[in-house]
Amino acid sequence: MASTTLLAIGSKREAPGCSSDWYRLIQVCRFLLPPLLGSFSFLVRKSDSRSLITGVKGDKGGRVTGVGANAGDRGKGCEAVVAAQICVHCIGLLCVVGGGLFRRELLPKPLRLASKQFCLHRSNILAPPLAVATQIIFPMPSMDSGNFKQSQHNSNINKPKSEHFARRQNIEQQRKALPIAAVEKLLLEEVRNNDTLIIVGETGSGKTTQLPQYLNNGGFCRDGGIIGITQPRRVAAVTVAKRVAEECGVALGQKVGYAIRFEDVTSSSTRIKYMTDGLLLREALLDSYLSKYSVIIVDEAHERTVHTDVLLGLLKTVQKTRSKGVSDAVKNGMPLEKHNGSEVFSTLKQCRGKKLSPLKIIIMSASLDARVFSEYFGGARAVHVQGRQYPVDILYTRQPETDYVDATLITIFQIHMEEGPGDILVFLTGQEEIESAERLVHERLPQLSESKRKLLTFPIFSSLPSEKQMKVFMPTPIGFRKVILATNIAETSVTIPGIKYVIDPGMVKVRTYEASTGIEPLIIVKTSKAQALQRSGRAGREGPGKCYRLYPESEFDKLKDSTTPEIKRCNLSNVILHLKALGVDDIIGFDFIEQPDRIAIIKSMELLFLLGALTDESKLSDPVGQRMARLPLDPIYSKALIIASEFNCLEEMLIVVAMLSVESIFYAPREKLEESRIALKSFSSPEGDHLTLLNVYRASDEFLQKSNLVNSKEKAEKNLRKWCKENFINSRSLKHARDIHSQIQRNAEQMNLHVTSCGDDMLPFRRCLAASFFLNAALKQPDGTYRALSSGLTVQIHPSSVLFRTKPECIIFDELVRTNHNYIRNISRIDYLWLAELAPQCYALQE
DNA sequence: GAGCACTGC
Repeated sequence: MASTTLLAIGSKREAPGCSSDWYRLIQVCRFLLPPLLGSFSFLVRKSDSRSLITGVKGDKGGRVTGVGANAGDRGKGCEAVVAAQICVHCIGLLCVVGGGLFRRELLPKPLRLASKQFCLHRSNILAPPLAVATQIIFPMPSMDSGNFKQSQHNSNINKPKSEHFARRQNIEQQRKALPIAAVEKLLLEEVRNNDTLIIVGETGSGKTTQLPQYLNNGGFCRDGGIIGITQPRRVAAVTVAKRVAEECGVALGQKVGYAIRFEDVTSSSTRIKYMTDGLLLREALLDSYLSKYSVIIVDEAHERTVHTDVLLGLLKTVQKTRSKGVSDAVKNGMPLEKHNGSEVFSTLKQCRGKKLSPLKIIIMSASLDARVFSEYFGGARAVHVQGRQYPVDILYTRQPETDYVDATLITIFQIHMEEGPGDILVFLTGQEEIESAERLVHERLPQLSESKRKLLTFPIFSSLPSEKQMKVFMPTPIGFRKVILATNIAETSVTIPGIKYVIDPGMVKVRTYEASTGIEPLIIVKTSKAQALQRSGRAGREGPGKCYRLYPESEFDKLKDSTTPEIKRCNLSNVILHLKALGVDDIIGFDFIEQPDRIAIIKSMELLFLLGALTDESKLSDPVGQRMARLPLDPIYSKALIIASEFNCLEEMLIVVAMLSVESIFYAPREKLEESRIALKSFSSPEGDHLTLLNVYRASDEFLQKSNLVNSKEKAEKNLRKWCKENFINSRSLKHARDIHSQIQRNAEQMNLHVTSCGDDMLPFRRCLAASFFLNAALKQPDGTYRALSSGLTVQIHPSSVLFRTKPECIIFDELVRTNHNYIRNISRIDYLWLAELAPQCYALQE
């Protein structure tokens, strides 16, 4: 397992709470080094140790490829100096992350010199020193964790044993101080006595890191069983696994490991495995019993992602089957339900001859939804574990606010004028609101007296380029106050240090699903109570805080308890395909924790049928449906790959599908609109956006390959990012597309699809597009708008399309979005005669 | 001639 190590240097020994601080560090690095996302191990060392430098120097395996510095006490920056010294000594260095290095002009001379030396003389630097992660307090892990153990060994510099013990002791102390530690024995008893257990654990209880360790020590991995813990997000799976490996004093990937898409850091000795819930669902396709797991813990179940919901349904069935596999006596007096009989039977057939042990299920949730989970699992026992949070004062307005952006502004200034130091986190619904709020703050700032103008604003939302996102982590200069204007990215995905005040206007933008048209419009709605609580909790992570809810308390009582589960508001075609592949034939009868809309199910089944994934009996077709289910893509894209192998253009389609699967490839900042347009033109194809995307990918690939010939891999990737910037391409998206491309290419080869190219003749490729995207065909109307053939909707070509001006007669599109108009995006020109020829199930020529 | 929350395989 090749792993890159990032060395983080901090000066604080004590780590209040553990996972959150690590989480922040990972996020900093994630934003800084997107191409290496997920490939880090982390080591945290105290900076005042001279031997640290020698230790790193000795590691010539190049494992330590990055250094992170916590700038520590403001202005002192000694950690950053040490970091810079390490850089100078170190081989195979990639990047420096450090507060001091970013604002060099603010730092003392030695540091300035050190950073300059580093920046100028090292040719293999990934990027110039970027932004900052100061004010982050790192926990101190044991010395013998991860790769560093080996490097210590290699360098023949052994720390005195007493220090080793001190560190281990430190970790032990931290573990014992967690609220959950007090109930370890009780929890183990509960798990022994109950096949399914619900644990409601507040923030900071330590449940995610500790419970798997308790279970492992309590003998739940005997006979080689694995404890699997699922997370809705990749970053959480990775960071928690790393922390737990450290606490156990083992190398990551051995006893403790993680698995996420594109990355599997586990081995045959792994007993505690963190993973994304989507990945476990994928695993179930290969092993429908999840037979290697003795316990499965579903963490953050309250988020109710579509993956979590499907997983819960699957686990319930698997648990029944497995307990039946052990003994014919029905466990818990709960008879197998009739409507699930067929699934149980089909899975049972496969397991004949295998010895199955019962499965323990643990659902962990942060909110008070325990009842829903408990009822779903037949009255399963629920227990509560106390958390550790600082108190947050909740303030409401007296009257409802009509303009919440304006109310937000007033509140920002009120806090700034009247409250003590501390940064402000504001939750807004989207980019537009954030940008206008930011503008308004700056417009009003000059009205304040000069001494009060020390207010800085930072936007953060997911489509913002990484280097701009990073700025929210910059330390607040002395005397200033920081205002972070965020979407709900700051609710769970990103933790920003230093927040004392939260402003919550109570609104959120959510994606919905209209089964009748298949459109998934984004609409602004009120938050749920659970969401409001989550937001206010962001003020109490480092000390007591305040949360300003911009609505009256009576309004809070009227809010829904929790956010509508995703499964009730999304396209279900992928869910259905997955369930069918798991052997669940009766989708409407499937025991979902919350039943999706019947019409949505039928619509999605119809789509799958038209794509040829389902037979007339609505069974998964073989081989088309089987193959589609194996591909980690939207069903239409999967179908496109299968057809492309017949049209001899799979090489092209793999690229186009990978490019369509990621967020927007092009990045056009408002201030450089004209330049970005020119850049796009050099790639654009008269046939449409699909071939334009193909051109971009191929151009980038060619660039990278040339660059690889004369440079190290790191340097070549750095050059690619530069190339992206020059061409107004989002390098994060392109990297993601490259990852997807290599994954689906592997998938295609495993399925014996022929990966061949159509060469310079793009006709077969366009015909293939027509044969795959026939449901998204549109015809030009006399007024220049288009009519989408399957829905009958009037649509318009989005201005970002290369065909915006050309307006061909007949087109296929990738996506329909509703804003002011019904816009279609990613469009290619086709011949309408192809539709009847290639999709006769849908189209016929009129006589 | 327009602007789209967040995840995940």
